[in-house]
Amino acid sequence: MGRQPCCDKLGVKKGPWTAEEDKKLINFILTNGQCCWRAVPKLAGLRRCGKSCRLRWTNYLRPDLKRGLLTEAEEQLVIDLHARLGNRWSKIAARLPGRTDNEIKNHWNTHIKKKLLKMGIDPVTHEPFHKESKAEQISSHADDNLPQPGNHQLMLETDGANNMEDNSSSQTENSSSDDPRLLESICNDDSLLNSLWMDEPPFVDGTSWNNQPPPQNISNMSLPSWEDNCSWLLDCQDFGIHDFGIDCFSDIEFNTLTTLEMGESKH
DNA sequence: AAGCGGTACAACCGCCAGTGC
DNA sequence: CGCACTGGCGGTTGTACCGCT
Repeated sequence: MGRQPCCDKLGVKKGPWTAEEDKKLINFILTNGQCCWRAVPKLAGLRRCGKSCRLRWTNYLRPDLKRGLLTEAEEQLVIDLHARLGNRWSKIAARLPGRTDNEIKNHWNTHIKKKLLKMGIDPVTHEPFHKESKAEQISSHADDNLPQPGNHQLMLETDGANNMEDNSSSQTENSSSDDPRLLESICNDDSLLNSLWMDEPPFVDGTSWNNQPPPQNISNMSLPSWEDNCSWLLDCQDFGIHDFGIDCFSDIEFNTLTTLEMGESKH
């Protein structure tokens, strides 16, 4: 028996989302929370695959997302985490609040990869190309201990930034970060990085969107746990998207609206 | 102004792990 | 235990945009 497709292929729209579809999806999530994605398109009146809805929400519509390019500090954090974790983008994204795995993956492929190559560093091994022969030796020793961050010391020096392991002052120097204190705390948190490496659930992320259990029952979802982290949803729970006034939004929510407006103006 | 190539990023696809029956 | 189903992940593709000629 073949695997059932995630959605009926017939009548399912593909391609870029319209502002109207975005509004429908946002309205539905605001009203009902995140539950069974398979049912979302039908209930929300969308001719989309549930998977597509989930992707659209998590990668673009989520109100806690930051927009725009990664800051220098975020970029360094990505490099450092990538040295430890490899292409585990979701793990990396979990350490960058407001960033998605897709966004980081894209940024890695379009920006960081080239940057490292330009610097003569292999983006896969994080070793300088001319040292690659030595890399194996080093890595065999590294196995004895907790994973060390490749040779990002060299990368960071080359890049004019500082080492994550020794960044008690460096992060404050990096004024390009949106929230240097947050990044600093993440970078300094060895146990956090260790837990990442060990593939354990990161304790600081217990309330993040990625780990939210869906509301068990829409009818009695008085305070789904995932809303603890998104108080704005509580404010908006009883309203449709059209009922929102700009002033009830924080910057983040405003970004979502702005995105929608921009999208709408395009179409 | 048009054509072209490069870049950035949203979206899709296929696969896998977890879970419930 | 095996199957069906869902959600999540990583890789890849499509396309809009931008700068250059």
